[in-house]
Amino acid sequence: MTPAAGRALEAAGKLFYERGIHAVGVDLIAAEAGVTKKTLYDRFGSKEQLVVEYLADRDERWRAFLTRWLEELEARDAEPDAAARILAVFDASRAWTAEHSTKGCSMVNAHAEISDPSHPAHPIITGQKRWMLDLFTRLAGEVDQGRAEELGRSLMLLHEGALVAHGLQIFDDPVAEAGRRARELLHVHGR
Amino acid sequence: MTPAAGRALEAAGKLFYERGIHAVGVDLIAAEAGVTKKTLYDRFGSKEQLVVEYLADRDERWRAFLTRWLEELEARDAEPDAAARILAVFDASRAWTAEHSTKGCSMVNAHAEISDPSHPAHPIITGQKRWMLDLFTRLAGEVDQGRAEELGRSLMLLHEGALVAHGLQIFDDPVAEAGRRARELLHVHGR
DNA sequence: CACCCACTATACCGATCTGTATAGTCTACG
DNA sequence: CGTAGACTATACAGATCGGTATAGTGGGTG
Repeated sequence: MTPAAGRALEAAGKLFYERGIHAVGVDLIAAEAGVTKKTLYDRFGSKEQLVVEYLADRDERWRAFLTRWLEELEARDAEPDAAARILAVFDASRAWTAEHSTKGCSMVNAHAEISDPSHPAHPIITGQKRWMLDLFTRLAGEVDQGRAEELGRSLMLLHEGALVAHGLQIFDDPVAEAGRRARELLHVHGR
Repeated sequence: MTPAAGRALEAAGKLFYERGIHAVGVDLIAAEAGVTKKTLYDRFGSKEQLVVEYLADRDERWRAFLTRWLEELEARDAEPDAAARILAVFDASRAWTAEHSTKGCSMVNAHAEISDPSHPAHPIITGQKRWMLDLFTRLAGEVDQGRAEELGRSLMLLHEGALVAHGLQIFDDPVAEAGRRARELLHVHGR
């Protein structure tokens, strides 16, 4: 990734997320990044590809962030129980949204603007959600093997709801609220 | 509302919801509705106003649908308890999404495309969410007065999460799943 | 019959959209 | 020193954007 390409992707990400994908033109992205359209098209080929790389980048960053967060938990607490790891997911999400996200989930927002299921960005969006559901389900299985899927879905609903509520700013700190609710859920089901 | 205006609003609603607001031009709306752009601008004045009326219409329909659903519960069961009324909200949402909505919540999706908080559509979006939160909180208060707000928020998170999950089609019938989870929540808190 | 109003049809405005072309500058490397 | 590649600057093509103007049609009402 050349320096200009990096600046372009960064500017595109910021603008796409804050204003929406269709509302942002490539001229604005180029201007904001201090890059010419020529360079932009030499590196990315099309706006659609730029959108794809924006979402792929955001997806990768979130997964890395969450993975690292969970690894750090493992480093602090030698043998954290499953409930602690589930709650750590909500903690990570809270830290992430506080820093990177004031308009909700970029995947959900992008999905609102992409109608065609054959759009190359589509598998990235659904892929991240499936990954999160799998993660929740796997962790839930360590709490109550028999109800792993059910519990995983519940955690997924709370988490997605919290991201939406955070974006719409309906009430304060919904991700923390979702975390507390997850804790209750685990107390009921676990042990 | 003249006949042509009605057709235009209907076509605009369908297109805005399915393809996104910025992705749909007024020429397409006019063509789809069998209406000229002249008529469209005579009736609505601007695309922005058309967007506002689309959201206001959708908001009003949903509130009327839910209100009627709860009234019918009251008619069947003379004195339904609060838990039954809360679960009826999820039932209504399930019926609504099955019929009107395959891409998630139109308010959330519109919010993804509207960055400016001073946009006239903004209060409609936040208004509906606030209305839902108030409704959940009020009903929750009849279950456990002391934890009305906390319980109301939890129900809100589950409900919003279910709408997102429905739109992304992550797993089957997430609204029903959210309803079952709400039932559990009420059993823990209630009585 | 005359009038009004919602409507259609069509052509156009300026602005902006994605995408491309040409020409030239800077820097790192062999 | 010379070359290659990443870059800037600028201009433009073709399409579409939101929005407007003009002219004419059809049905209902006084």
